[in-house]
Amino acid sequence: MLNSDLKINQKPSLVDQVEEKLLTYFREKSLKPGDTLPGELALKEALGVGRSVLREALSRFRMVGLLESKPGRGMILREPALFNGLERAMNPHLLSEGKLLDLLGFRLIIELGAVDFIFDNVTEQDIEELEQIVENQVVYENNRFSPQSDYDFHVRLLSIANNESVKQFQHILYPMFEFAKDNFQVFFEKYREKHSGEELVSHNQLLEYLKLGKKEAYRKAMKKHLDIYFQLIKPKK
Amino acid sequence: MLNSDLKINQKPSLVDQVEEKLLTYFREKSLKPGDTLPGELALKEALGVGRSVLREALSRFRMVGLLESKPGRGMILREPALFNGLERAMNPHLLSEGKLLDLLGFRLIIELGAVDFIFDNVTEQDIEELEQIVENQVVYENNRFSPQSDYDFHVRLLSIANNESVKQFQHILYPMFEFAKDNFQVFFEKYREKHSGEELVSHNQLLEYLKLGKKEAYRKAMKKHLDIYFQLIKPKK
DNA sequence: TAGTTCTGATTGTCTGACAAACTATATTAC
DNA sequence: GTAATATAGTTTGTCAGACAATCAGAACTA
Repeated sequence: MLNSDLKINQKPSLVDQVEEKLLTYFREKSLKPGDTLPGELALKEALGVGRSVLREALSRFRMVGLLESKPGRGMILREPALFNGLERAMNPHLLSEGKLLDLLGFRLIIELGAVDFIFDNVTEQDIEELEQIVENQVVYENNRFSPQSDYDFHVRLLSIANNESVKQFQHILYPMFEFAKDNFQVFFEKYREKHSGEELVSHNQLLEYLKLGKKEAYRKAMKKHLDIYFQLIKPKK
Repeated sequence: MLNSDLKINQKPSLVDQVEEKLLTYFREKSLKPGDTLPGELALKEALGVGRSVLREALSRFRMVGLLESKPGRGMILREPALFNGLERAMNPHLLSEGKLLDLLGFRLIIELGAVDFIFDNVTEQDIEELEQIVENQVVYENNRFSPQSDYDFHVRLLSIANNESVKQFQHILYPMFEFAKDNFQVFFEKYREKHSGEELVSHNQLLEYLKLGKKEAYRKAMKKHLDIYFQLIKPKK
């Protein structure tokens, strides 16, 4: 009765144990992508468990792309798709407000932290494509963009940083922002009302600073461009 | 024969399909943590698959903490542990050099992007604890720290940003840096040889800037402190 | 030698069975 | 009538067996 409320002292299931054992097996053997694994029968025998338990553990590896298997051929290890697991868990309804705000903050950190990389790597073509995006974007009022335009611009920006993992992460994070716009609608409206007089920082302006190589001005502008989110996550502390 | 090399055109397994269907089911019903799921028998019936297939899909959810189940009670949804899947996939031997360098870059982005948050939130106690860490740290030579000391300092630093998810992410990333030190040993030695005359930026110095509230100086110092990693990932472009 | 067939191995899926743990109801004792 | 107990049913955890689909390699044949 007490144990059912406290998550502590919850002994790991057989599947958990098998998963753990297999992972340490991979590590200790320093297996590399392309290496083959023993068959299920051999593994189940070596681990002393039923095939179903083994397969439930292996299924987890398949989800993260760590394992690939074909009938008649066997199983081979693959380079895992790092964020597959994250993507499954990214359900705004299942996340607490704290975690949700954390994730919003995570994106802000990325957007600011990538500045140096972006300015180091930016090319003519990046500028040209960004200009085209800015030109074609759908603007509502007072420099607010349609979700798609906003997404396109920021994804293209971040792609300059030349870091596929960060880009993927940002992509997975994006739905949280759409959810936040609904979920914290009251806050958003209040914020906009309060700052109705001020000029917001537009994508055009960010792009201008990037073109001119004004890094610090860009950083400040980006902070202002995303200020509404900075203010949103601030009170939680 | 051709199909075996190309990953394209690989039809998803039944388990994959069931996983997908369940996820959309969770979303469409807007299920929240604590909500109970139908039993396995009912689900397997509704989905038209065997219990083993269903359980292999459910096992994936258990890995990311999205699902919790106890014999005799049933299954309930939980707030997922976002980075569980990432942690399993974080095996340096299984990652390509490109992905590995991406991850190193990811940390650099975080470390720089968190600067604003750190300076906004830093308290007296943060400073005190950081001073204690710096005082007790194990230094090798020329301001190089033991892995543990280095880890302690940077984790404590990032904790000021008050973002649990980012902190967790950094923690999961850390083993990649230890691996990189071994894997790119030649590069590291060359770098240190080349810069043997220069003074490296120490933790003490970073802390000093933080104490004085000199944000821009801190940002530059942090870039220099981590310069060896910036240089390591640079050539890949 | 080249092509074909056969055999065995391997994964994917289904079904059935039983144990363990829990819920709810029914029963009994007072 | 109430409280304690016993019982039955439900649900998850695990195992075992079976069969289909697929593939690799050996054996065989022309």
